[in-house]
Amino acid sequence: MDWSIQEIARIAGTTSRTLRHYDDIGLLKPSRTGHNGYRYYDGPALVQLQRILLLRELGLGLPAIAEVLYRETDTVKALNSHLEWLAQEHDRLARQMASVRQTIDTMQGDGKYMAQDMFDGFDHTQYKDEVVERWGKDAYAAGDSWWRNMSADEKQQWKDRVSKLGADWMAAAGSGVAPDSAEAQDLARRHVEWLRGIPGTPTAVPGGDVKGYVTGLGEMYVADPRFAANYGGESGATFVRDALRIYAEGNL
Amino acid sequence: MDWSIQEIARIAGTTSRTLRHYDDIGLLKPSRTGHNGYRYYDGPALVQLQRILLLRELGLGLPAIAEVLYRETDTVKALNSHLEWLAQEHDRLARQMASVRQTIDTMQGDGKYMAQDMFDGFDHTQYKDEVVERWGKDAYAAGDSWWRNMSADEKQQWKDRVSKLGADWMAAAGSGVAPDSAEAQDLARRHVEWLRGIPGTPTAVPGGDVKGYVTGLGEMYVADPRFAANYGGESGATFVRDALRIYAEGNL
DNA sequence: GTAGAGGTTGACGTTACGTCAAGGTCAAGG
DNA sequence: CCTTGACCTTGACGTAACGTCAACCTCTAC
Repeated sequence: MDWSIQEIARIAGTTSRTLRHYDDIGLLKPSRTGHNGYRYYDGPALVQLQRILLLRELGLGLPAIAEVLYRETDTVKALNSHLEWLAQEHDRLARQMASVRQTIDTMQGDGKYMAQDMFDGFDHTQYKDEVVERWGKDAYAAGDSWWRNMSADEKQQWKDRVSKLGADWMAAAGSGVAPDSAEAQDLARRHVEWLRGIPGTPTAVPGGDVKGYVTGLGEMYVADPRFAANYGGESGATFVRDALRIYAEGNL
Repeated sequence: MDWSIQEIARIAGTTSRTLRHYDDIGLLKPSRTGHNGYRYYDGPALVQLQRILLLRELGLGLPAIAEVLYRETDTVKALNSHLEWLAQEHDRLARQMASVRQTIDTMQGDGKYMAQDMFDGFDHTQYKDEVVERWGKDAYAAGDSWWRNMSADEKQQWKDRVSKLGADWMAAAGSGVAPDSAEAQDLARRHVEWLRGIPGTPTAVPGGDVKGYVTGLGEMYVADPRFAANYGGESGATFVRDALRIYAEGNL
């Protein structure tokens, strides 16, 4: 009154490999083993198997299933905690989808956001005079050479990063969180890290006055509408400036 | 003008192990390698890294990221197809959560569903006369012995499976799909597989008249209110009967 | 005897690294 | 010169749940 491994696999709608695996990890042992090593399963084993497969379809991991089957763990309790995990994953995916959509929108540049041509990823040829005046000749030379030596593709990528950062700033400013919130401070951290990628600026030079530089940049974003545009205008730039100042004072 | 592996990891908010991994798989090579094998990264490498990390945060896999960075794949296009995948996963989780909730409800027995005491997982002591009459003495003996030899826990599990199957049948019947739909036919398949777990019945005996047995069972579910109750009453049982008959004719 | 179906035990591949393990490199201090 | 300690290197295993060979054994049927 028992079945071979292939038979029971077919009956239960799974594969023999799965049954061997369950045997290996001790989740479901065959009810009988032939002298030749063949595995045979009887009725109760089939019941166990189908119970396993049912729980598996619900997304439980094999250790959790074993817990339910062979320890004193309540099935309903296990399913409830599993449900909680599923809900978290569900939320995480929703947030990630929102992020991806936001990024796509920003990269496509739907006109409403991003005055990309104005900011243009710190295009030093466009802002030469200001750059020299604000950060010195050496900084300009280093930054300019760096920018010129990038391939068109690298430049585009740089611009994309700038766009993404700007979009995230606007989203944060628009969501009503405070400049000293964890979210805004994390953006500030990203912002500073991004600045480190520009050679010649104090953030990229050992011993540079990063704090003063970052704080000053924030002021510039507010004062200069060409930069403010990248953060949703003056109100957005003000948010960025405040967040950056708080970050600089606390971390730089 | 470059950084050691630890420095750049700290700047970008990741770990040195990750950078070594990216080097291994060719996703991001260090801009320079010391005579001692030390890895060093410059500005453009940092830009690349941050771009990688940005895409990674959005959930893209490393191969997809490499595709975007080093092949002619459009970032927006990649993100769009990624978004599609995210949406599918999101839906899948939603369905799985519904399934889990359904199972929990059924197992807790909220009274509205499941006359579990009546069906009682083919309790052969309870239905002795009918079982003998309908399926013969041998079938009764085999089934009774099988049932008696189950531990209390195994019996409970068997009942749980019965409950789950019944709940799924009711859900299907209530959703308005046809008895010959893929969903209903899959339930029929599960139903027959479940029957195979009961020794002594034709489904479990080689050469048994499975087709006639399954079809007859379906009729019994409709005719006997004690069984019909498990499928949501007569209308539900009728759905089950029709689905089983179609399945039996096509597959048994 | 042999073909063919079905069984067995390894062992690698899958995602993106975390986590040792063993050992080389480098600057600072005794 | 030697040591200490921080930092670097290259393996290699582990993770979830099997799919997929590979090499070899077993049983039935013709």
